[in-house]
Order: sequence, then C-alpha cells, then structure tokens
Amino acid sequence: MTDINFKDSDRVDERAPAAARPVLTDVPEGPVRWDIIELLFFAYRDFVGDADHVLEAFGFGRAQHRVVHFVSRYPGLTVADLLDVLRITKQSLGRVLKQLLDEGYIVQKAGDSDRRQRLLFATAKGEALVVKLAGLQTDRISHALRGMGPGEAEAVSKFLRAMIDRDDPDKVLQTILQAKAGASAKDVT
Amino acid sequence: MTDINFKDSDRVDERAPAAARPVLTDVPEGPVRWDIIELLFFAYRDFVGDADHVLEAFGFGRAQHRVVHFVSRYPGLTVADLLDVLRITKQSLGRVLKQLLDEGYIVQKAGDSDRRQRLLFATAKGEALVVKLAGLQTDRISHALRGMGPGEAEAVSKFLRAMIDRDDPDKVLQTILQAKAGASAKDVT
DNA sequence: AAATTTATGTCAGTCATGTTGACATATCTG
DNA sequence: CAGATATGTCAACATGACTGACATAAATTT
Repeated sequence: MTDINFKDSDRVDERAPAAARPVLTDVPEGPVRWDIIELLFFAYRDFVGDADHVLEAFGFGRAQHRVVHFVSRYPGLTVADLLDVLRITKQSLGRVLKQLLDEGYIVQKAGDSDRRQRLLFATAKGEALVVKLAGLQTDRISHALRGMGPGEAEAVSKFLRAMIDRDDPDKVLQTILQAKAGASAKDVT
Repeated sequence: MTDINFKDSDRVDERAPAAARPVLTDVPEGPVRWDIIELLFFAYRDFVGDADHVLEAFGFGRAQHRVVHFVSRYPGLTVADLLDVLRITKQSLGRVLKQLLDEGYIVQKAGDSDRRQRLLFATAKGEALVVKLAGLQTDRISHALRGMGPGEAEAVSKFLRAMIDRDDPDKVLQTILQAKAGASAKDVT
C-alpha cells in the first residue's frame, strides 16, 4: 500500500492580514488546530451516518430529518423559525415540508394570535421517527461519553456551545443555549 | 446538517459486509441526548459556515474544500484513499478533482512503486487556500477552547475521537486516531 | 505468456436539495 | 385604507450526490 507522507502537524498560521471578520477577530493567532478540524469532520460524518441508513428505508434524506426533528422537539415552531434554524430558503423548505405533511409526519395549525402563521407539530408517526433516529445518535454519544467524568462531559457541552455563533440567535438556538443542566426544552412559543 | 453523504457501489467491493454494526450495539438504553445532538448540529453548521463565505469567492463549494484539504494535509494521497475518507463515488470525486487540477490547486504524480496510482499533491496555491480556511476554523476553535483548562480541552479531543467509527478505519483516519497529544506523527507504515 | 484483478478515468443519465426571482393571498398593523 | 408581514407557489437553474457501463494501463496470478 502507498505511504502517506505526513507533514508537520501544527504549523504556524501565517495568513494574510485577517480581513474583515466581524466576530472572532480578537482571537490571537496560534497554531492551526488541524486535529480538531479533522476530528470534527470525521465525528460529524459518522454521527449523521447513523441516521442515514434508517432514513433511506423511509425514502427520506437528511433534509426531512432536520425538519421533522426540530418540529418534533419544538412543537408550534413556525415556518419562519424553521427557516432561521436550517438556514435554507423557503422554497427548499417548502418542498421538504410538503412531503412530510402529505405523508403524515407533521401537521399544521394556524396561529391563534397571528393567523397568518402556520404552527408546525409532529404527529405520533413523526415523533416515532425522530425518537428512533435520536436513539441511534444517542447510542453513539453515550458510547463516546462513557468512561468520561462529569467534568469532562461538561467540558464537551461547554465546547460545543462556545462553537456556535451567538450574534442574532434564533428562537430555537436561544432555547438551547439557555437550557442549563437538565432543563426540558419543549414549548418555544 | 450539512452534507457528507454515504452510499457506495462501484468501489468498496472488498470491504467487510458492514451488515452487523459490531460496535455500539452493546450500549445500554438511557435518556436521549437531545442536548448534544442539537449542539452538534449548530456547532457544525457554524463551523462549516466559516469556510463557505471564502469558498464562494473562489467559485468553490464544500466538496472542493474537503478534497484540497485532505490532499494538502496528507500529500501523496491516492484517489482510492480519498474515496475512503470522503465516502463518495469516484464519479463524484472525479468531477471535483478535475476542477482543482485544471485550476492549479492540485497536481498528480504517478506512484513509483505502483504506476497506476495517481498520487495527489497540493500546489502552493492549494496550500494557501487550505491554510486560509483552516485559519478561520481555528479561530472558532480557539475561541471555544479559551478559558478551558488543558484537561477540558483533552476531554473534547477524547470525545470527538470516541465519536468516530473505529471498525475498518482508512489510512488517514488511522493516522489521526493514532496521533496522541501533540505528537507530530510521521510514517505510520 | 496469458488471464485476471486493480486503480483510475470517463460517458451518460438521474435524483435530492440547495439557489434566485417573481408573484399571489391572507392577515396584521399603523 | 395602505403597507408590511407570513406563507405558498411557479419556474428555472446549480451543485454534488448517485447508478450503470465501459475503457485503459499496470500489476498480479496462473
């Protein structure tokens, strides 16, 4: 088999004068974190891979998973909320959402205070799918956290939170970031 | 959740029939880790978002980023290696690779022991792009790790490693997983 | 030496999911 | 009432996955 020639891992970052990055500009220069960058890639690749196999049997893809997941977790989410979370266009969302509605994974209900809004709710069928997929992903997470102390698990959570953009958080993100130890996260509206 | 798809036909003929997922099956039931699942989603969304803006200016997408990143980091990677890492088909890779070759971000060289192989190397231009993008992502990582103790940072690394499938790791993954605390690993074979 | 396997490339078509732009409808708000 | 807002929809297009089939050169096996 072919050898891979390895380069110096932690090279000094000598980028051009870091242009206009509003956030994060005050971060001091340091070695490039190739390790974390690549671990994140592989970890996320395998993390989402868990769900893919099940989704295929349902004729769904990741787009459907994301939508039904967040609707299930945050009942009463509006279309606009969902657009903020997923960062896609309403046309893209519309197509995926229509499938989930047609196949009975999600239902809509007009908002009571604002009847233009379409509040989204997962059906029992939708809930079941979400729980199944989240169970697979939880298996992987539990496996990864096994043997780690509570302080270490807390460090993981703290790290992930700090990786997320805090400027202009949407409703769902706000809920997640505010959720401290063991707060149940339902009801966004 | 962003990209990184699965499915392989064409290649992986000799791989073990991943029918039974041997790992992770013995994990006991427990509460669903909604928190980590969603934190991973948002963290990864923003993590890859950093690079997206720069890539757009180059007329590239995430596919090109992944390819030039791994080629730059692991010079002499073969096409087959890259397919293992990215988990895409050779047809998909071919298109993206051709662009990077045509535009001078990557060069090929026939393998010396096996002249059928095309060893891939990043050019200075390719290196520069990779370092620029990795710098942005490092900024975010450094920001997230700031204020965390060395034990906590180690916990993050340990968690991410444990999130990755260990069965049948490809060459690149093996290298990454073997690299212990700050060791600049060279020569695995 | 011949046959087979392997590493890679390529043509051709399809699908999923993202995009933009334009426009319609209902409803809320000043 | 006038305008802004929340949502839906039509149409076209781009990217990056996919499948299947086939081609070539080089290595390996028989």
